[in-house]
Amino acid sequence: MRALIVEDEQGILNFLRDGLQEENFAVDTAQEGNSGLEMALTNEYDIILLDWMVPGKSGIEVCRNIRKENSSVPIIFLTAKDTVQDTVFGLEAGANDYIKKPFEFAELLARIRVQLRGNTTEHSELTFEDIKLNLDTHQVFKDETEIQLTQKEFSLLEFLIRNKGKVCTRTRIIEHVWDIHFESDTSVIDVYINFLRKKLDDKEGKSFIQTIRGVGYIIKED
Amino acid sequence: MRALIVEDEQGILNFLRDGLQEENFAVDTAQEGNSGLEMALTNEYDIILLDWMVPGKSGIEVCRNIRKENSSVPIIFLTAKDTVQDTVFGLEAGANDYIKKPFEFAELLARIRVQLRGNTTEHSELTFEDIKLNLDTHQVFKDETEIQLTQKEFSLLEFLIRNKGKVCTRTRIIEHVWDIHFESDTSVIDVYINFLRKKLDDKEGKSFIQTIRGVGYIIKED
DNA sequence: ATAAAATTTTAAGCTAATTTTAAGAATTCA
DNA sequence: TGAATTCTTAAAATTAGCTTAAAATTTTAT
Repeated sequence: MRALIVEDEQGILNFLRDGLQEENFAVDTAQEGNSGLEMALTNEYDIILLDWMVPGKSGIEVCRNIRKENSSVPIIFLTAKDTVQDTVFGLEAGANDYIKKPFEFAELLARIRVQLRGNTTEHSELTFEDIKLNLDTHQVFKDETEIQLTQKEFSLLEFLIRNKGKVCTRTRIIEHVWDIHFESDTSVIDVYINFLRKKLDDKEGKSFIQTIRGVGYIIKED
Repeated sequence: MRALIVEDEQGILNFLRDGLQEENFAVDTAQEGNSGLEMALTNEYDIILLDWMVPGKSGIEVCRNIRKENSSVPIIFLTAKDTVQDTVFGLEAGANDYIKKPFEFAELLARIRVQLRGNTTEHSELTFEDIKLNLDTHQVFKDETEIQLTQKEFSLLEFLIRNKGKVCTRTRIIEHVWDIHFESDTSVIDVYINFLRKKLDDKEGKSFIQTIRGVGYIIKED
């Protein structure tokens, strides 16, 4: 999952970046509004954390601009303000949620998860057929038996499951899981798909990950 | 828009119902958990406001039950509790948002609107009659059933559909789809037109791609 | 600080699917 | 009818992806 943080206070920025990286997010940062907006418009993020008061361009303006470009990326405002008026203003600018400083990281994370899962039924668990993936503990189960996955394996599986039913192109995978944003002819994806298949496929029958030649991969229920 | 309010305190319930009705919502109400859950499951609401502490069945249980039935209706929790722990708990039970009492109606309304506008995930699609082509995922559907196309087949189809109603000359096809910009006497185009016809034509009747002898091909609505 | 272990990435041979070529069959239009 | 064009099929050439092993990097333990 790929996140953008726009926040000028270095301390908070570091706190957020480290916390999200520990949770396996690929994190980009900006310390003022203009560059933040540019990054938001040129890259595809899964979540954007936006400080209310950043130099350059206010958070609200950044938010409006993103929405004007027809992007529906979830945006969470980080704000010290707490008057109702401002909150309303922010939500109407197109934010999906806001959180007041000071906040605890656990709460922020819970709110991020709410945005990421969209309006689906899952808690902090993702499932696909007999595979269960706990985002809090980073545990993976197949039919109740736990399977050990490395970080990268976990991230890749998470990305595939979040997009189940939709094709994940190689470009999107390399951007969201590896945070690589330039042309690259690496075969890491192939290798990691292979790792996941070895660890999670049934003994017989076709793989739970299907290959779409020339495009990418997809997992979907039969 | 149809709303359900589950709230036991008569004063707050009236306040909410009147406010939403003024905003043109059709409002149903319940004063305890069990009847609230039943209403949520038997009717189709656009938004549900759920008190954290209602008699009968707790708000969290109601929420879990709704989610278990695979309903994705937006749920906003109304809560007097304000510890981080409880908030996280509520969001993980499947709520989309929460608001702390006492709240101002304007803020609640803003949050409801955020939920109602949903995730308008615009994706780029091209269509021609019963053929649908998703450019993001590289998927192709004919009458809802997915058709597997190779890269070249996909590119050719994309080019034809983008130019629907206009004749695509052989030269333009070979330039745009194959990126060949010099004289060449290849019959790839014929072969690939044939592939597309095999995969996408109706069993009987004439092909969706018409041949313009000596010039090229065209697809057009009848 | 160093060694050991685990993870991640690179690289290469192999396999299978896609793309292209080519040639005979069918169609169109003068 | 006959020449030109397109259709169809099969086989050859090419390419993308699979699999494995080893190299590089990071993490953990001593």
